[in-house]
Amino acid sequence: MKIGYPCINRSIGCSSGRTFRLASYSDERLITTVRENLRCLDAILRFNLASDLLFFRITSDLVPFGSHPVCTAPWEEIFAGEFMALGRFITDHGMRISMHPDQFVIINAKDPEIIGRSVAELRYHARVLDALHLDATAKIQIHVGGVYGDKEAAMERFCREYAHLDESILRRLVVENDDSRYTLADCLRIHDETGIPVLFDFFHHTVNPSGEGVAEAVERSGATWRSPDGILMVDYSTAMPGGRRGRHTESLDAADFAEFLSRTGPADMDIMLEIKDKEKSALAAVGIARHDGRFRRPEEQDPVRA
DNA sequence: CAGTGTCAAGGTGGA
DNA sequence: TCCACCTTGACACTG
Repeated sequence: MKIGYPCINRSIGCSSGRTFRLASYSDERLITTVRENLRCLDAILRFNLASDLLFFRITSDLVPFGSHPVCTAPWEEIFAGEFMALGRFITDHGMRISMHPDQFVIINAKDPEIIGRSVAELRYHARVLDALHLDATAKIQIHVGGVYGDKEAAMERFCREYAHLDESILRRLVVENDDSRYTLADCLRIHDETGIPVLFDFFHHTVNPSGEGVAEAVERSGATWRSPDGILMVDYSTAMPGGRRGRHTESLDAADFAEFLSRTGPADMDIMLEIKDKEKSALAAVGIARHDGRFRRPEEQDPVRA
């Protein structure tokens, strides 16, 4: 079990997702920004290793406008050495990486131009992970997309479009249950049709349930991950008490997390804590998981584990 | 220089 | 048909 947090570290005083306005794009500006972002990503990964946080989501803003037509600077070549070194650090220390393009990636759109932009965005994410030379356990997570008044047809479109994606995307793409449209059961059906692994979002499943208990949900989504994919990834957060639907809590609810661990039994998975205070909650979660006996340092882990 | 409006990209649902 | 909302941080403009 690896535990981590997404994109932003609030302790070390730098951001790996610095960006700028499209209107002020220049190759020079892009190169300067990417250089700073990679330097910060390195600092974050070193912080994470020292803190036993072995799961991390890399921000989609690592290369600003990376999928936009204006972005013509050959960033992969310019920073090939930096990417290689970062990837080696990740691999050498047994870290797990994910990326999560935001809501604009809609594979099942009706408008072919939206699909085109979505594929370009996915290709950009795959390029980042490929530049790091990470294997197929490094994933890109997306939601199913829109409903457009006919969920069945929308799901069929997802499956059809999925089959046409490049291999560089297919080997990394996973689908996640969302908080209002596509449930875990929907994602599992799409898996049956396409073979795509299902990333289980615990919070979304409580807000937009499809009947499975937590243990069953983890077991069934876990079974959709084959050996090159690595073990199940889970997004974990809890609702803001009294807050509006969809809001995340300020910090980890320790009892809630401990209960999640105990209810999911011995199942192994990597857990991403989507909590506002980021690494602070992830650190608390490591402590709880260690107490539960689920988390061990890398050197304590069985070296032959797949 | 602090405060704040706005930012590449979409979908949904209420008015 | 139009607009606010979804969620979030931070750029970049305003005064």
